[in-house]
Amino acid sequence: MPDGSDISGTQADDPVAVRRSKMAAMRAAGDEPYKDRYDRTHTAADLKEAHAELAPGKSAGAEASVAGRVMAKRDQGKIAFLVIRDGTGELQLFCKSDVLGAERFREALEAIDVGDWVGASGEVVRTRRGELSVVPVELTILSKSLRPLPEKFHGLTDVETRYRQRYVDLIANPEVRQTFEKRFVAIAAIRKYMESQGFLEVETPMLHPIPGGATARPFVTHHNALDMDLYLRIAPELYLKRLLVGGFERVFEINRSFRNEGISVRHNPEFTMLEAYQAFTNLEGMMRLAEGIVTAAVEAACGSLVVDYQGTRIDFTPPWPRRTLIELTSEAAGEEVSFARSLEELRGLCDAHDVPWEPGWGKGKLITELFEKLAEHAIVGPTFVTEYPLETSPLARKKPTEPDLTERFEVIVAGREIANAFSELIDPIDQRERFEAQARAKAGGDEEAMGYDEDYLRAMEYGMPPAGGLGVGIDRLVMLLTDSPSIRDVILFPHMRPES
RNA sequence: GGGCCGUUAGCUCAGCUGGCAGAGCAGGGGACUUUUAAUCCCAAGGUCGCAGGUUCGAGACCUGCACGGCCCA
Repeated sequence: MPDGSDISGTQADDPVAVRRSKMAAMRAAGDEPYKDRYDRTHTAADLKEAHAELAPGKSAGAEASVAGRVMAKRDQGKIAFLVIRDGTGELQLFCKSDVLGAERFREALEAIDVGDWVGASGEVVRTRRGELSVVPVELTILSKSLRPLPEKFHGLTDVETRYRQRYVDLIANPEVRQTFEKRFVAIAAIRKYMESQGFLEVETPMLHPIPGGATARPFVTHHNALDMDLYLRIAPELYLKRLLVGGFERVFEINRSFRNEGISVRHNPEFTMLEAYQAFTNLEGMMRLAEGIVTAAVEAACGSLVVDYQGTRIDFTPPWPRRTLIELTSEAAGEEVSFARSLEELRGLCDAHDVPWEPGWGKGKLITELFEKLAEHAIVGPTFVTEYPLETSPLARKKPTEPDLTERFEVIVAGREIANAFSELIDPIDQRERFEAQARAKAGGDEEAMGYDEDYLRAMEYGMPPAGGLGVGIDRLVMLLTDSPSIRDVILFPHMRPES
């Protein structure tokens, strides 16, 4: 074992070199630094629960084997305290020279660094200061760490390192783990809710020959054997609706979609979405479903329907208010914003409110842009914003009384869209016209326009039942449940440019 | 894509109007049988993001680039 004399001056300055030499010394002494297994009898949480009543200064009269990562090392010469952390929490090892043997004690304490995985077994005691501890008769390095952990008090705060090296972030910042545990709890609750409502979970293609189901730029890839370009899906929508044609009445999918657009606190190139389709219902049914899904997730993850997000109190208790897009936009603009206004008037309103517009845009697109700029960010919600313009909703059913509008809603919370739903367009003739409009937009240079999906039209021509469809942005929902300001905080490995 | 801000020891951060590169923690040596960010003594640790420029002299000022953050598109 290293006694210091074999660590040269330059190595002593370099924590990695010191750890490497300790690792090499272990191996040279016949002690494998990367063990095959360790049989533990208790987790940290097990022991704390089992001995909750043990008084300070007393022994439990029981033995335990535990394992974890060394988080702190307080060496006092003939005794030493190691704090280890396992998946359930932290536990102290109270190492004593006379219990471990003087030689073994010194050897182990010099070999062990903060960050190493260790296993220990011995008597369970509570120290005079009240800390439940294992007093090791045996103490083994299970896996030698070669890199020092971030500083114990301030931890790791550099956001770039936290995202790039999430494994270190998870060690240094325990609340990060809680965020992802809540994410899991929320998604599990949603799956359970969907099952309770009679929905079948399915998996549809990620690789699409024709990008569709949303308006967004896709990622392109290539299948070598078929020598054809494929697109990472921007939405599963068109496949799930083919399943409606096939006779599945309630289907959903929770999985990744990919959009080749900018990165921001609300956008990651790959993100997780729930999409659900239900036959024989309309927008009304989708409102009840949206409320059910979101409240199931909020309740499971937060234990309450009232949550605090970035200092704002949000009450998810249903029913949620319903407002039309035109009402909300008109209120925010201080004058009527609707299809009753001329194209010129709407363009003038955009100019007046610093909303850039393009000559190809119709009234519907202008109104939608005005809504997003003027009204959306101010909605605390949850609020159903209804009656989106047809022009920006190529897959939604027209509102029977007002053909410029659609039977669509978005759920807005904290100024952001977290869900989007329509009464589905099931008329194949109407759908063909919409695809033709998208094809013209694409030919005109709109890279976000949908592809013309002839097979989807063929499916519709076989007959799609009346249906409602709903999409929920899982990442954005989890942001609300975990009070996370950025989508990167709820994605374990957010997209980053390569390091230097 | 545009604007603003940041990048200094393994980590967290100082570094003033340009004048010898600093601290705490971690790491190294030593002391210590009930610690909790243990404590005490000693010694060590730097491509100041990268590349140019201005200057007698640049971590600091100027230009470009890289990466990141926030805001806007």
